[in-house]
Amino acid sequence: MEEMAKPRVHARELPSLEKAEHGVVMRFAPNPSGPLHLGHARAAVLNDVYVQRYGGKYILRIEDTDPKRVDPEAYTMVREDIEWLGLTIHDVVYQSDRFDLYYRYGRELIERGGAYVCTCENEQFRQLKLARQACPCRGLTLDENLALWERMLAGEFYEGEASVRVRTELEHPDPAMRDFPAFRILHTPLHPRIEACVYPLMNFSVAVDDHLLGVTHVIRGKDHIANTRRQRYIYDYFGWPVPVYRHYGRMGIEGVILSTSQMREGIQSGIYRGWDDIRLGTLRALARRGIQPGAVRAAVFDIGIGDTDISFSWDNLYAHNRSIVDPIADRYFFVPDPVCLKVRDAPVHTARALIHPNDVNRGTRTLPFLGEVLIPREELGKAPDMIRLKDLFNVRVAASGEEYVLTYAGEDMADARAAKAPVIQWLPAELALPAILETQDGPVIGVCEPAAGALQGNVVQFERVGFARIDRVEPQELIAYFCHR
RNA sequence: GCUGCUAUAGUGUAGUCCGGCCAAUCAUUUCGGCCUUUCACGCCGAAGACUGGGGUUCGAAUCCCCAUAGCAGCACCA
Repeated sequence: MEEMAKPRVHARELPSLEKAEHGVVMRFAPNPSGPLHLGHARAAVLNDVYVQRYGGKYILRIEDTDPKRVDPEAYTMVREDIEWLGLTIHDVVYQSDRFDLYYRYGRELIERGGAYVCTCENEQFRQLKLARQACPCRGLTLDENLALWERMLAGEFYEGEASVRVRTELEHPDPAMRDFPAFRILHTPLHPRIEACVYPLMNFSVAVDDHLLGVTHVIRGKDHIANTRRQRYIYDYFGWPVPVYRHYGRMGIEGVILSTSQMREGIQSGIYRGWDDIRLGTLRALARRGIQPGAVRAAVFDIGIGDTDISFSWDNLYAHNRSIVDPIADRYFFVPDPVCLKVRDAPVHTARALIHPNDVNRGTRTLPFLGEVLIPREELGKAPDMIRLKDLFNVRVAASGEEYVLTYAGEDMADARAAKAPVIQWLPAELALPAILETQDGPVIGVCEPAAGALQGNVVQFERVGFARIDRVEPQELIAYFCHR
């Protein structure tokens, strides 16, 4: 059977990777300085998608080689976030478990003449580097270098007194390439997992690990382009084949900061309540609002691995989430800023509303009308003549001074249509659960159906308000987090 | 300043390598209409872009040059 070319119905697909036909080994390598956010999700998901597509292995590598940027709690937060995202991780590696390895290869790099121990003052070296001049240490003999290296490991240097530099080209047009550092001395702070005073810098540990772990393809942000070039020197000294690299563009998100350190400051200064504050772009904040992992995956998949800088729009994420959540979210009434009114001349009646309008099999919820209703104050401000209380009956609205008076106006939906009456959510005054809907712009006080309280942790749709996740029910009050319309 | 990367509608994206089938794709968004006892979902329709200027060519979103703008790196961070 002939495979006809499908006319312009191209399924969205990421660009193919070179040399991937026989499978790939890829890695997601976060620094455990805080929980994962949308920026991490992009790297994590794109790598995941490729591993799924080509088959192979997906490694989680915890890059904790800088004790200054390790938050002990982040180890577990990162694992939780990865689980939430649903990554298919095959292997987990902690760089702090591999320092002996780095030392071994560090020594070998020196022996191969690819690196030397530098005891210059920082600023002095910088000046020399900018002037394309060799520092005095660059000419030391191998024996001298190895002796210094041993002294480094023995803890004979204070912080900043010695480092190991990779020998590159002093004439390199990019000063960032010239004899970049591979190891440094650090005595404080203490590393939460290991005891060490010689720490590898990322370009060294990453190159060694990528090779040793058999990583074939690396997809990461373009802020690593310079690092890729630097790492190539290390590969070349050891004679290792280099992986295939792709660098995608910088991603900003409207309205939020994606910097772990800035978020931490905000938390410490009390601006945010915690890592899952719904104004943050962390995955746990999104989860708390009811964003589904599938929506995050779809949104970052759409963005792809393009190298242009982009501004991530919430709309696109919300659209994906809505399509996931709309078919499953139970419908309930939430009345913001409620006003309580008696309905004159109304018969006793019980409303039966569908739990989901597109699926009668999900059943109904019952709301008894006992004389008084709570309706959104906002609806009265619009001053329509008639309002349809959804699934109940029509009421005529009259203003008498500051007060509004509702009068029963029949059950016929046709009347409501004829009068162009808005169909609004309402609650019986006697059966309303006080509720707070937390939004990114602050809390909205209202009331909701008591039945919603049984759905803790689930996403519901508050009719005419939007989707929200039921966070918890406190003694006399339900707390929900607004997700999107 | 130096070294690089990028530039398609409000947002994201396809097309760019191998110039014509592109009066430019898809999604989102916005606005109409239909459906509907939600301002959700669904359906129909519309709006909206090749950064600017030169050049090459019969022909350029696609190739070249310049300009402009944005971004990254120039850390003993990752």
